[in-house]
Amino acid sequence: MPAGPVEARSKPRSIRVQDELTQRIDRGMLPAGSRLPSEPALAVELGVSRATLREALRALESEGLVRRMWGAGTYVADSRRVANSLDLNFGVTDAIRAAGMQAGIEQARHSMEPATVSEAARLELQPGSDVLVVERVRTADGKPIVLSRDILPGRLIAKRPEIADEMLTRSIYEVLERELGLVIHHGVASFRPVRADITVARRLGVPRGELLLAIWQVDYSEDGAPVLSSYEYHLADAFEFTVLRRGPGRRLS
Amino acid sequence: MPAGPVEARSKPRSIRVQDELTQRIDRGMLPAGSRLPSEPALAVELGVSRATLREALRALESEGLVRRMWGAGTYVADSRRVANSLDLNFGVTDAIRAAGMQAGIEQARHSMEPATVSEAARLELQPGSDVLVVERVRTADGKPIVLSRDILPGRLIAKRPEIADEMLTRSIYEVLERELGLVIHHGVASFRPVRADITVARRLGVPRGELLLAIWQVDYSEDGAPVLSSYEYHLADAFEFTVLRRGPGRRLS
DNA sequence: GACCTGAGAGTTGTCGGACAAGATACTAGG
DNA sequence: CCTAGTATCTTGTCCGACAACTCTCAGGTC
Repeated sequence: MPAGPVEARSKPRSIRVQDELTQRIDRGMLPAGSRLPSEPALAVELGVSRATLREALRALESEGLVRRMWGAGTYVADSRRVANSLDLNFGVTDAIRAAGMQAGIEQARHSMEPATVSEAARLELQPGSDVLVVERVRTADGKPIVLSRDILPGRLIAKRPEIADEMLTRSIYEVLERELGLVIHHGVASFRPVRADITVARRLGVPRGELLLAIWQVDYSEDGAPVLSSYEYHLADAFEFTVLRRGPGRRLS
Repeated sequence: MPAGPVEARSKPRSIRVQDELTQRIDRGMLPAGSRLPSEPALAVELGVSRATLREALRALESEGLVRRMWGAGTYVADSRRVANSLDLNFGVTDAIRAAGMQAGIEQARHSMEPATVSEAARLELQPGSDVLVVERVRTADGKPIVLSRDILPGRLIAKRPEIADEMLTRSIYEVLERELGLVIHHGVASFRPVRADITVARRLGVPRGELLLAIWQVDYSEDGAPVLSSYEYHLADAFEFTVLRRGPGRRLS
């Protein structure tokens, strides 16, 4: 059975420590601005060595959750985590739910088509290879706010074509992970303001020329292979996206 | 002379190692996809202990520059660094130059005004406090593409009002750092597509209703204090912004 | 020949203890 | 009251060792 060893591979202990500390911060056990116990003390409390703890702290620092100061201590950063932070990869469904609205999907359909030249290049396929195209209109409290068009290599679902139907009602990220064991590692997104053309306008139920934000993105698996190329058209006032921009504090050259 | 001890405070050695490795990757000494020497070997080569090297590697991993695999080795990630990556904080000037165009400033002016309620809240000031407002039109090869409005606490330049003039011709980040020893640590940006109103349209030399991307951002110093609040109106096709989105690979709860 | 099995070497992860370097708080002195 | 020095705490770095994991390749089996 070549399905693949997908889950439950033992995580490094430092990751567990990192998650534990993240939860403590999120749950308010470690208020913003407060000082963490010293490294030796925290290591004992968590049952790991100081080296492992430091590994976790370094990760938390680069995430911006804590600030470490030589000789002074480690403090919980007061940067409340911004909502809809673009540097985290999430789906439209998550964004709608995070805004406290009911997420829905309408006008969903999928088809298998030969890849265009640009799509093939994005996904590193041979031009003309079959790709699965999934088009959906996402709704918040029943009102259409996003039109999405997702494209993925056809070979991914060649053996289980019924999976395409799953994608019409659920998050594609979720389907990829649960049905295929495919975990998305990161994505690269670009965006630009555009006007709704007649096709998009009709499907979103807005006048032609309406203000939209176009986002196109390529998602990569853990081994760096492109897995998913997607185009989204958001109503201008649907979401407020934010980005945490690091630097320019410490520049290299 | 209270000018302030600004630079050259000894950096942790791991930071130096991190910068060194970043340069080697950028300069192609470590091609994408190649494997780094083993940790013990690299530590000897760089003249640091393995623990220090691991600190640097952990940081590089969270930046997405390398991938570490237990028992297998450390590899240079093949994600070519995207241009105009929004998760790095840079000024408009840098963006224009990176696109290979000549950066210029027109219609620059500054004034000292009492802060509005929302501006005061953003900068954590008392409402009505004096703030310095700097308005500029940025040009690429002589063509206006961005209208920017920067707001910073008046007390920052209270003792040296001539600094405001510097900001009319140079990057504000640069002026803050060189003249005041103020290093920006990070910023939080939001954006939305908008139409040009009559004021903005006139200054950018475009028709009213033209498609723009509005970006508003607050920059913070190393100790977490807000230093600069800025609003920018970009022509829709001026830049293509990209964002590296991490996850959803390893989710916690 | 193709496939599975297992030993081996190589690499990253974790551990413990120790000292160096920086920051803060307190105390003695002016 | 202020200043300077000291004591003490905290993070940064180092060393050496072992555990856990991956990959490769030789050997055996079908």
